[in-house]
Amino acid sequence: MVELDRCEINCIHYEAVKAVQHALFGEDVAVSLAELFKALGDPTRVKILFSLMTRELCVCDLTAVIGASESAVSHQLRVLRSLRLVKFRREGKILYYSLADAHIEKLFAQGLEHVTEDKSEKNED
Amino acid sequence: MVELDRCEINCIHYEAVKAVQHALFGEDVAVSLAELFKALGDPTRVKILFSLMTRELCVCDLTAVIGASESAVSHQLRVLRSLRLVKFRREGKILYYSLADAHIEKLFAQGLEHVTEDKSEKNED
DNA sequence: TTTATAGATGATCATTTGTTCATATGTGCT
DNA sequence: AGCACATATGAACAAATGATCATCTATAAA
Repeated sequence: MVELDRCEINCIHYEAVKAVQHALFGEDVAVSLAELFKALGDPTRVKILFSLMTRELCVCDLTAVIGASESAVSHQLRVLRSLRLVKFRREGKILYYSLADAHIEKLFAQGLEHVTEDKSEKNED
Repeated sequence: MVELDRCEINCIHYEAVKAVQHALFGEDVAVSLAELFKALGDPTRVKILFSLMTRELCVCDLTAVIGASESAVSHQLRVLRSLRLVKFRREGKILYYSLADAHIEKLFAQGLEHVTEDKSEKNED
């Protein structure tokens, strides 16, 4: 909750602000959500996750599929791992990565809907 | 499509790679998706969007609700606008912002599910 | 126990990002 | 026209990010 009185600006609709503040989740939740989405906010990681939607893959496979260096993939896998977006199992020297849960697929589906639905260009101005 | 032969590494499961590459969407889609998620990947923007889920708000209101500077909010609104995540209407001097479509709410719902479902700490190591 | 391979990790560096400060628009009022 | 207010925008800068390179660890085979 932010102190209302600290705002110097005059145009505020106090009731609205108070109502929304009441509904607003805490700072920690906002940060967690942002972290999750940020993890999905990179082309390399998007490709990794989408690849894993088809089937589990080892790091080498991922490297070949998305056309990035092994190190880059490995670094990005760490990010995804730390947010529990992917998991892995070991088989000899090879690590097989897969999606950690079903949420990612749903998030992607929603995201794709938004992206593909927009026919017009971005209104950058 | 990435050239398979260019990969020097030996551990590849060729059939898997080929299958996944076939299913994988294009570079442009991956980038668009990543852009969308990146836009959601910041606490300030998360708060703005969540606030707007309750009702339309002017910039001043948003400033008060999320406790950021007017300039910061304005800058972030531009990002959200450029990705068509929010829209606005003018009423005199005041601009009322609102969510551009229903996708965002669904994305947030999914994201919150993932975030709140995880009881354990992040396995950072 | 040496060697090779799959993968992880740390340092480095250029790029991107988000905030702040100062200034510019646009609208209504007088 | 002149002023005030709501908001936008550009410059500047510190902080975060992502790729690369070099190095390290773990496992398997010889």
